Amino acid sequence: MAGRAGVSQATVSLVLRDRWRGRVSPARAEAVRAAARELGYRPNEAARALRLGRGRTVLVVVPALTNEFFARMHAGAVRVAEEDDVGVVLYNSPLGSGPARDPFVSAGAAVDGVLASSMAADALTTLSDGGLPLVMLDSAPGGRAAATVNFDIGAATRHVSRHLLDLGHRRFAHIAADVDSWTFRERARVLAEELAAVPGARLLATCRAPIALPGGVLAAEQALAPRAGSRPTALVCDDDLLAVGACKAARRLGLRVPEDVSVTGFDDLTLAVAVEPELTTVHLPGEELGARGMRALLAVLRGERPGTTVLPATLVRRGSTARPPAA
Amino acid sequence: MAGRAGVSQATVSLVLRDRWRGRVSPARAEAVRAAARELGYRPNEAARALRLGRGRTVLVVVPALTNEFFARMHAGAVRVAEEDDVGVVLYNSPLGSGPARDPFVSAGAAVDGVLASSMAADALTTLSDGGLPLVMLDSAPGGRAAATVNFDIGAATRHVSRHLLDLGHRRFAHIAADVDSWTFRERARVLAEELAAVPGARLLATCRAPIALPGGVLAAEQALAPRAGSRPTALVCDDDLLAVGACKAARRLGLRVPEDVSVTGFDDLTLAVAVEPELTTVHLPGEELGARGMRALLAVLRGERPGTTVLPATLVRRGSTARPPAA
DNA sequence: CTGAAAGCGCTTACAG
DNA sequence: CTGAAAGCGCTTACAG
Repeated sequence: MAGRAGVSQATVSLVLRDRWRGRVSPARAEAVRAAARELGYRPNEAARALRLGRGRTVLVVVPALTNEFFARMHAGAVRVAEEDDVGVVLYNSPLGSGPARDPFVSAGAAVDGVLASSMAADALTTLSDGGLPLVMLDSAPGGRAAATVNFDIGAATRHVSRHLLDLGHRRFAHIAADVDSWTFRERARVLAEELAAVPGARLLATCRAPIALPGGVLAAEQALAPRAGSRPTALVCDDDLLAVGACKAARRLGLRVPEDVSVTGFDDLTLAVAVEPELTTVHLPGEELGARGMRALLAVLRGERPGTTVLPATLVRRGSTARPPAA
Repeated sequence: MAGRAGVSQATVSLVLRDRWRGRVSPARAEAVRAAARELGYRPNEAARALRLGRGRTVLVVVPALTNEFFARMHAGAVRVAEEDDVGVVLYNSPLGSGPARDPFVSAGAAVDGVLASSMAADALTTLSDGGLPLVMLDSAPGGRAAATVNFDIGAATRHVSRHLLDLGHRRFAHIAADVDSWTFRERARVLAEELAAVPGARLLATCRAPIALPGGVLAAEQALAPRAGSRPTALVCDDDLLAVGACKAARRLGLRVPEDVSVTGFDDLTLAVAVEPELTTVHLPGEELGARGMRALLAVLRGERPGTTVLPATLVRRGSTARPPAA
């Protein structure tokens, strides 16, 4: 490339990285750019990374990209990374367990930092060993993370609980995600807290299920099974997939949603408005979470200390909740 | 690292890359491994890529990862890549248009090959300029691609058409994806062909919409709008999202699915079994598509010529199709 | 304003 | 069996 334009390597580098002003004559700069264009010259990223000692690349770790929520979060993170010309490599850590392989090996790239979302507690530990700048999303604040970006899960769970309590519900069941992570522990904690504050309100059952349709069906069937005189009238689900499963279960048991049983979800996936009745759920802006998280990681990489950010999570009232049956 | 273990750089490289047999004494090899473990030594991937002239990294290009189908395909591709210790960088090319930015820049990594799925025709052109080994998924065979992996879209569309024709449907509408790509052109072509072969069968309308719920609703409302005496009794949709939207539209118009109107989808997303009635749709094994595609790309990278693979796509009959109303 | 040179951390012939 | 050396393609002081 340098030979072709009749200038030195240094000049090429200066011009192409736009650091030439005052160091290379405008005429030469233009000549270099023209030659680069003509040759379709593409600087070798590996050499650049080697020389610079960093890759302008970050690792994004998500439990499962086939979950729409994480796909959104990833999209937000990538959008922000691109603005800064930072590459993103993805590592899929299976939900609820530590990374099966060393993510830094499988990434196959020099990684400057890590953005990890909704990790289970033990997965987090494995990740911390990397020694790289780490930003955690939707996770317990503190720990080794240089910064954390969370939703206000507490407030969201309070809104869900109060919405159902205000409608008159007193008998609840929690269809819980079978994942040991901060976000789900928080939901269980606040739900229990809110119900405890209202005389007569009771949590009749907590049924755990993996986050998927069949899991939700099974767990809800269990929760709605006839028991000593009282069946829950409200099913609080940790995820829209579980909620949709719960609706299916209710229908199979001959119960109508929302006339006989109210169901709430979490996430506000496309799914939530695909089913009928549409799901009352908590809107979690995943794209925004990813974008904020990436912004925080980029800040950490620049040496700043962005700390903890909390994003609002809003209750969206739709058709799957109503007053409990008169009985 | 070399200094620490008291051996040369070369020895370290040989041992860690497992090329030491017959060249380094077993005792030394073990010493090197021990030192590496103790120091938490991680070979610099950038240097390795520079020296080797390749990154052991491939670029996967998908229109949108927030679409479950592409997320599955990506998962399959990554699974296979990991087996070979090949890294995957992702490029999100907006549906229906060429990449907004140079994917090779935004990847920020040395890329050895490209795996691209369901690209619109013009996006493909941009991609071809890369000059890298290219494997296309779910796309027109031929072109610059070294290999292609496709679903048998023709057979699948024939199955859908015959299923509806066999049920007695004669008045059809096509809710088509508003994307100019091989897979969708193929569906339109075969549907027209099948209907032409049956006397009395007619395609009353083709309504286009972006692949999303609201688009499906709008397009189906249009398709079902009262027109000169005849309304379609079967809606063939290019995607499950469109099909779910079509079901919603039908219900809003006071029509029952499947009693008054039958609806079919494509993809077999989670969505398909979330709604009620569950969707009759074409199961497209996306994970398998991604896995086969990556296998083909890896073969191309080894200098083989894998050619074209066609994966079966099967019709799944569920609740959204039935005999047309007696009228 | 411009070029020659050093060096980032690896891998791979090559010489001992 | 082992080590010294070259070189991958960049960027950045440094000397002219």
